[in-house]
Amino acid sequence: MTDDLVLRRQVCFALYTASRAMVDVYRPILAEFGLTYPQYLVLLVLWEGEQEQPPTVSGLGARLQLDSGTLSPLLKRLEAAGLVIRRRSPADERRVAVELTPAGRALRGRLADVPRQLAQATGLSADDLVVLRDTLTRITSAIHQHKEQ
Amino acid sequence: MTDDLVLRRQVCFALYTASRAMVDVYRPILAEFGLTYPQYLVLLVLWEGEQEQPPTVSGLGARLQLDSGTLSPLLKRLEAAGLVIRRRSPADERRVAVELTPAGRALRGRLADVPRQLAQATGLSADDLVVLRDTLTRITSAIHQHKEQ
DNA sequence: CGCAGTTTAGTTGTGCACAACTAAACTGCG
DNA sequence: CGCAGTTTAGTTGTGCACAACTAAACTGCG
Repeated sequence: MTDDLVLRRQVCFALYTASRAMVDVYRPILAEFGLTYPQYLVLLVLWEGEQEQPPTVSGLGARLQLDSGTLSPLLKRLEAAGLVIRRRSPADERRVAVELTPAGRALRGRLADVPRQLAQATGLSADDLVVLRDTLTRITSAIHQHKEQ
Repeated sequence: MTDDLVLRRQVCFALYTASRAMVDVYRPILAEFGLTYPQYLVLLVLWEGEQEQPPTVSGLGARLQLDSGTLSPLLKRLEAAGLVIRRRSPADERRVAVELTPAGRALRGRLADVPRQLAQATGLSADDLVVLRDTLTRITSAIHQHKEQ
């Protein structure tokens, strides 16, 4: 009869707090470039897919697990900052392709050192970080499967 | 020369996504009681400290890593829902003690099964969850130490 | 004892996150 | 071919999170 309703026992609380602590480390680094963490994630996807067709809003949403209610205003801010362009697809007017501007492309090199800075802040080894990442990824997909039923 | 600016390599993205997926599991469960996840966390702290003096707003903030800008409106909503009472300390008028109402206390029993439901949704064993929780807690405190310097 | 400095809770403004909804564009079945 | 149903991006409203700030209360040093 142990009591599970105790804060320090809760994995979820550890997850929620660790996630916010991580974003706290990003905040001052990204603020120098006028970015928030979710905006940085959008740029990561765009940098990664540079040789392919530019993704649509829903394509970005699928990668980042975010819906248009979050992405639409975020993308407007990235566009206002001159980092991306949103363009209605001529073939299908419902779709909006999101492309990098030269300024958006140029940011990639300037942010290349960010992952190293973050890894250092966690105090974990590269191996530990890989294990952690894979455990978290496993949880996330288990939860998504759980929701199917 | 591997490229760290790739989404699936990022521990931080795994953390951010897992945290939101967890809250997604909580949402429908807590919604039956009119609660959000951060409100539930406040109640966990209050249930845990029932025999002690009721915590102040800043005391809650220290436990949950949240500031008054987040807690003040959240506590007003919990008070409006009849689950807590906020009371200025007579000894020090700056402090506001947060106490459970009988309705707030009664909720504890009705939510006793929530941690088990959550653990099941993750698809991890109890042992894996303990390891994960401890890794996350270690990261969070490493980050906090990192910020001191 | 008085007041400079600190502590405390709360407010204001910005940016997610997400539920619920809307409008426009598209698809494919009868 | 037409239209019911679907897909897509965007809007509206609520609730965090947090930076920057405010006002009131308190503390302790000179």
